[in-house]
Amino acid sequence: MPHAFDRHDHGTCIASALRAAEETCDGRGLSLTPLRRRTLEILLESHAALGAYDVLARLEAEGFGSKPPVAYRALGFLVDNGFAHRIEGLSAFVACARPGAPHAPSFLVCRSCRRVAEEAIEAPLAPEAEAEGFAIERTVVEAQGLCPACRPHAKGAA
Amino acid sequence: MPHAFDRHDHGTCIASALRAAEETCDGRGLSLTPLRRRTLEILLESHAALGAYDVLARLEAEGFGSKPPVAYRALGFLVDNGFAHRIEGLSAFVACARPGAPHAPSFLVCRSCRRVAEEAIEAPLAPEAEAEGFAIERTVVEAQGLCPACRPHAKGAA
DNA sequence: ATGCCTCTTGTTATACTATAACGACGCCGG
DNA sequence: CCGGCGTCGTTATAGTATAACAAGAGGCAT
Ligand SMILES: [Zn+2]
Ligand SMILES: [Zn+2]
Ligand SMILES: [Zn+2]
Ligand SMILES: [Zn+2]
Repeated sequence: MPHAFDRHDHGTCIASALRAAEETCDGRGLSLTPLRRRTLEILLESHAALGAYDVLARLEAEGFGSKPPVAYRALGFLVDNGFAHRIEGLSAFVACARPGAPHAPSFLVCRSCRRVAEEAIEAPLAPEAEAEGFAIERTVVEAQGLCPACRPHAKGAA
Repeated sequence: MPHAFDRHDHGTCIASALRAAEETCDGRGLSLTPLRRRTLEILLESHAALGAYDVLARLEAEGFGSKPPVAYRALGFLVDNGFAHRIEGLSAFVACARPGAPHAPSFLVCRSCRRVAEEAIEAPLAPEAEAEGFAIERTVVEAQGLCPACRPHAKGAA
């Protein structure tokens, strides 16, 4: 499933993610407005993370508003509802690879091409939190490095 | 060891962290200048994460430079050499709880008081990365939530 | 139909985070 | 002496994010 770095039928990725978003919105009484839907489509175009201002530029070019809150609100909606994730290490956003199912996402993030593979792993700090009396609300797990495509020709880790 | 949320002798934390930094710098030919040392001391005052501009304000009040690069460079030095860590989820910095020993840190981060407990765990995405041919260079693991002290009286998770 | 409420999108303005680029100074080896 | 290097300081700018307010659309009770 985490095939962001593999050759795959990406049209299927896009179609199933959009369908999952539609169904989830239906089920929860949320509205997937043109702005929100288009924002998701833009993220879905590739498995690369996009900055909010990259998304904003695309939206503006298509006739939507041109000011930061337009993009941040649409992205916030997608993130809040699990259709997209924020990659903390890049201050950027990526479409969810498993929309619909609730999940604690983790990511392999290529520092060269910014593509992101979403993985499903166990919450890794649960036992420690338990022992300390710490109530975990959200866990960020991001491995940064080089993807198979970038590995050969990217410059050193520094 | 991860006692940021427990009552403990914090003077010992500070003293041993400073000593470890001195020894590491000695051993590697690095210079722990007054600016860098003071920056580390400021971070060590509590186990809470501080923003770069919080640190900068403290430094300025003590006669150091007042412009962002002053703080960012000192913090960069501390992070590069393992004396402090950056908390991605807060865009903030915290003193390392295990200076001297190389380690892949992970954190319990309280969203209310910003205190941080540093834990030692295994790199959680290694098998997935192996399977994909992805070369991990750095892994961010941060659990955000409420610490034992803040749990009773903090507002809801939203 | 009118008024009211909520949600969405748009705006202006501002705050917060971070780095590039250049200058001055001290130190040390040649 | 002097040249290179490392550190600290500056100015200026880039990049990320949110607060606060205005306007329109649609639902729904009166
Ligand atoms: Zn795909
Ligand atoms: Zn790549
Ligand atoms: Zn302590
Ligand atoms: Zn707390």
